[in-house]
Amino acid sequence: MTSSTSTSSADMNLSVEKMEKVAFILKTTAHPTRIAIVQLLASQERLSVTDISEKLNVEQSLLSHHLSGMKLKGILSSHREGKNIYYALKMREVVDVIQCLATCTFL
Amino acid sequence: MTSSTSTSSADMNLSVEKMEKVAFILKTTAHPTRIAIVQLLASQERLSVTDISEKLNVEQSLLSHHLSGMKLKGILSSHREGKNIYYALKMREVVDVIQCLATCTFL
DNA sequence: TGTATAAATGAACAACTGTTCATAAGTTTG
DNA sequence: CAAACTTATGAACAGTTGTTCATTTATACA
Repeated sequence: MTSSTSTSSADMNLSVEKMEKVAFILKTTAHPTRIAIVQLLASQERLSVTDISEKLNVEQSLLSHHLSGMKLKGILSSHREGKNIYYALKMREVVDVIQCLATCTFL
Repeated sequence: MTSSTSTSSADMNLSVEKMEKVAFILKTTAHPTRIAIVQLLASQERLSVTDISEKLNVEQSLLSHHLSGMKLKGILSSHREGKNIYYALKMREVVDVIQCLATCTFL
């Protein structure tokens, strides 16, 4: 029972807990490159580092840092397949957030 | 022409421009205290610094830094009324973003 | 004018972030 | 095994963020 003042429709209530989860997602995603990564992986299911590097035109090392950071935070997962390592979305919420924002007309 | 693979409904495409605007909003808001501020001001229209300070239990100076930062970035506005200074939301998009996130069931 | 109250400001600092560069580690193939 | 390729890692560093503390500015009011 996480609060709930029950304000009819469109109830705008984030518990502290929710608030922190949101903040976490936002913070770890709020970066052009990382948003782009999420977008790519939202439509591709899995991509190798070089794939992403080429599509996004981001240098290998830098990209790798972003990817492993996002993996560490539980947003992405990865598995090796031969020479390549494929990344995929793990925390689906992130897509929903970006999705939500993408469809916002006000931007 | 910013790509566009035309993925039927719920097309998930942020232009670089949009992406940066989203990142901006997210970054400047992704902090528990600031999210809380947005929430408060979404339901109260305007509040003095002490009001906010008490409701959120955040020390004056720190809060002031947050507030003026948010004002500087165009998210809030403020005006004096006697001894007090009242803050209000200026960039309504931010509310929508938080709103959107608040209603997300997945959190 | 002096005191109290409200809020802003600025210095200082630790912590975190983004980036680059050089290097290492795992994998495939000849 | 060596060479080529793919990705990770770690040091270094600049820039940003969050926070605290002390001080200042602005207003009200006795």
